[in-house]
Order: sequence, then structure tokens, then C-alpha cells
Amino acid sequence: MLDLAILGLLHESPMHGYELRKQLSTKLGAIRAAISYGSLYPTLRRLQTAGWITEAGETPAGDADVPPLTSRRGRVVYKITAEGKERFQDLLAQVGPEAYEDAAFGVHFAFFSRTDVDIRLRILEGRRRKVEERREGFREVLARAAERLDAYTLELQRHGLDAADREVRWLEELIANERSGRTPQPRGAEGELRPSPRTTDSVRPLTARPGPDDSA
Amino acid sequence: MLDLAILGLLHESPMHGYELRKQLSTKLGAIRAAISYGSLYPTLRRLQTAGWITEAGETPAGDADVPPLTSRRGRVVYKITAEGKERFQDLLAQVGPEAYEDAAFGVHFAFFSRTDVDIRLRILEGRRRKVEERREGFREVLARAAERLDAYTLELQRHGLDAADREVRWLEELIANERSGRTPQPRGAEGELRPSPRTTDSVRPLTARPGPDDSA
DNA sequence: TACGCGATGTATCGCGCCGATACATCGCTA
DNA sequence: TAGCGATGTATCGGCGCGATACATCGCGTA
Repeated sequence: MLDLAILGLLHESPMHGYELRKQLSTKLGAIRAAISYGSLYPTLRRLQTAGWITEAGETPAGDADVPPLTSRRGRVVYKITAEGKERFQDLLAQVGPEAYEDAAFGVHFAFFSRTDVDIRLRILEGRRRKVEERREGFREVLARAAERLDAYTLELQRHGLDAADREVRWLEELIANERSGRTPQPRGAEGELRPSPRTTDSVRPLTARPGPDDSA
Repeated sequence: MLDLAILGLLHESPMHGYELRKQLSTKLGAIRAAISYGSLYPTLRRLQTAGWITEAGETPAGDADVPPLTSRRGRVVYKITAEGKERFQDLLAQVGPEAYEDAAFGVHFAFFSRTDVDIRLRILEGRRRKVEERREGFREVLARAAERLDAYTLELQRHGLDAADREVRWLEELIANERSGRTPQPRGAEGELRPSPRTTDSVRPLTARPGPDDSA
């Protein structure tokens, strides 16, 4: 699950571990807490051993300046390989039941702009089904076993029911959007992204490069 | 974290592992998925070694509505000890930062009927603060970095913001209830679950959520 | 009668991931 | 010139999950 997230981020641009963690935190902040280094570094090593990523030397040969980060210290910059990109696409398209789990669903969702629309729909529908089941579970408990639970446990069930209900509605909205061919909030052009990595930069794809960055 | 949950359930009545898991699933269903046996049994052994629980021989206590599960097989019924009850109270009152985490907060909340009101307030407020920070994180990302994130990531942030916002309001309601003294009567360890006559039941315990039934 | 089958029930194994911890350097400011 | 917080890499112990393996019981049915 981290594999997918890391490959996805490195697919956008090479990065070192610390930066990876920060980006991961904001990108997946709605889904999971900040990823621990105790997970990150072993995972990076695993990905490297498998050949999905490689270490890229600091200060690349190109004109890539990396202005505010110049410190030729022991920073290890990782870079996705061709096999890594393949692996990423494989993982993206793997729609097993585990892709409907809270965390895994969020990771998949976060990379939806790189996913085909039919896969997106499959995942959204699977997730909806799962949350619906969850919701029915709460309904049943509240209807059937209410009198043998204390007030706080009941309140917890109510809150869970409410959250599940809202998520189902959210998912239904997203599904309807997908079916009608719209992406959630298309601010820019309606450019469709194909999973081919070659020509993506022409259509203002994902992280639009903001240029040399003004200060915060 | 499982320790607290298991001790809490065994505090209510002795149980064997399978039953424990089922009860845990409904009681904490809003918080975490069903607990795995790969966690449950080792934890039970650990609790037993520590002396918090003991094995009790299979003997139906004769409580009226125990479902027909009588099979004189190798079922191991666990029972909380006096030290276990102490330990349970200790864990309940331990309000560290980890008690504000999603899962841990839910477990604490699920046993609020056994917790003192000041502890309850401390936990609710700590949790609120944490979720507020989370919420502000989303706000900042949406305000500051919106243009460099793709539509799906943005949608994830919005959903997260919405969920956090709702939870904050939920917590505020709960806190207000606690402060006004409208706390539900904690029911005993076993047996009676009558609505206590002396508290103001007319207001419906926590967040008044009128169900399909009438009010008595 | 025998068969299968799903629910009940206990238990282990590998491993992903977390939290704590330990270092080291950089840039700022008191 | 010393302290301090951010940046940065890395390991360790342990919790909890998912998969898996058994064994028994009740039940429908071939």
C-alpha cells in the first residue's frame, strides 16, 4: 500500500525520503496519519531491491536547479525506473477487495488522475458497497440491540452511521460525475489523462509545476 | 489499546475469545474493523500472564438469555481478576496524547460510562483539539496549495475537511452535554439495564437524534 | 445413512507499519 | 558561540492484520 503511494509520488518527480514523507502527508492527509520513517525507509529499500526505484545522485546532470535544497550532504534522492512505472500501473489497476479498505481506497483515490475511468468506477462502486454494508451494520445495531448498550456506545454507533451515510452520498456523487464524464472539479481544461507517461505534460496534468516558487 | 477494550468487555461479563471478538466488533464497529484473531489470542495470553485475567471453567452461569451455545468443547472462558479491574481503571484514566488518536479515542469513548466526568471532558477536549488541528491542515492545503494539486486530491482534501468539521461539531455537542451534567447513568457490570429514574431522561442522552420511535 | 457445509471455536506465522530513538548537519538568532 | 528548530537518514521493538490450519457441531439433503 505504501508501495503504490511512493511509486506514485516518485512518478511525478524524484525525491528524497524526508520530502517524500511530507508530500505523502499532505496528499494522503485525509486518509492516514503521517507515514512513519520506520515504514518509509524499509519500504524504499524494498522497492529498490525489487528494481522499481533507484538512487539518483544529488545534483543531477541536467539544469534541474533544486534551488532551496542545495546541500550536498548524504541526501539520497530516489527515482522511479521503467519497471517501477509498470509496477505502478499494475498496482493502480489491481482492484481487489483490499482496495475498498479505508486506507487503500484513499491511496487509490489520490492517484485517480492516473487511472482509467472504468477502474475508477469499479473502485468507487466497490467502496460504496463496502460502506453501505458498514452503514447497515450500524442501523441493525441501533434498531436491534439499542436497549442493551449504554448511551455512549449508542452515540458512537449514531456517529458512525452518520459518517457512513455521508460517505455513501459522497461516493454516489463521485460515481455520477464519472458516469457523466466529468472529473470532480475541473478547474482547468477538460483534458483527459491517458496512462501513457510520455505526452502527459502537455495538458496541465497533475501537479502543475509552479515555477521557481515565491516564498510562503 | 486492545488491552483496554478486552478488559472492559470482560469487566461486563466473562467470555471466550470468539464471543469477545463479536462483541468487540459491534461495540467498536464505528472505530476500527473487526479485531483479528492474530491479535486477540496473543493479547489474551499476555493479559493472562500479567494476571489481569484468568481462565474460568466452562460453566454456564445460568443467565437467562444466553443464546444456545452450550457445547462442552474446548472453549476457554476468560474472566477479569481484581488486578485486572484495577488495571482497567488505570488505563481508563490514562489521558496521554495517544488517547486522542482515532482508534484509542474510540475505545476510551466506548467505555465512557465507566469513566469519571472530568476524565471524559479531558479526553473530549483533547480529541477536539486534535481534530481541529487536522481540520486547519486541510484548510491550509486547500487555500495555499490548491493550484498544484489535481482534482481528485483536492476532492479528498475537501472530504477530509468536511469530516473533520463535523467531528468537531459533534465533539462540541458532547462537551456541552457533559458540562451541563446531562450525562447518562452508567449501568452496572451485569444485569439490569433499566433507565435510571432520577436523571433527566426527557432530553434524550447525548445528541438528540429523534429516531423513528416516539418518546416515552 | 452418510455427506457436505457453514457457523463456531482455538491457535500460529509472517510481515507491514508505527512510535521511539539516535545521530548528524544547516541556518537562524540571541 | 551557543542554542535551537528544521532538515535528513536510519534502526529497533512490538502491535495488530490477514492468511491459514485444525476441530467440532447442527442442519439440510442426496
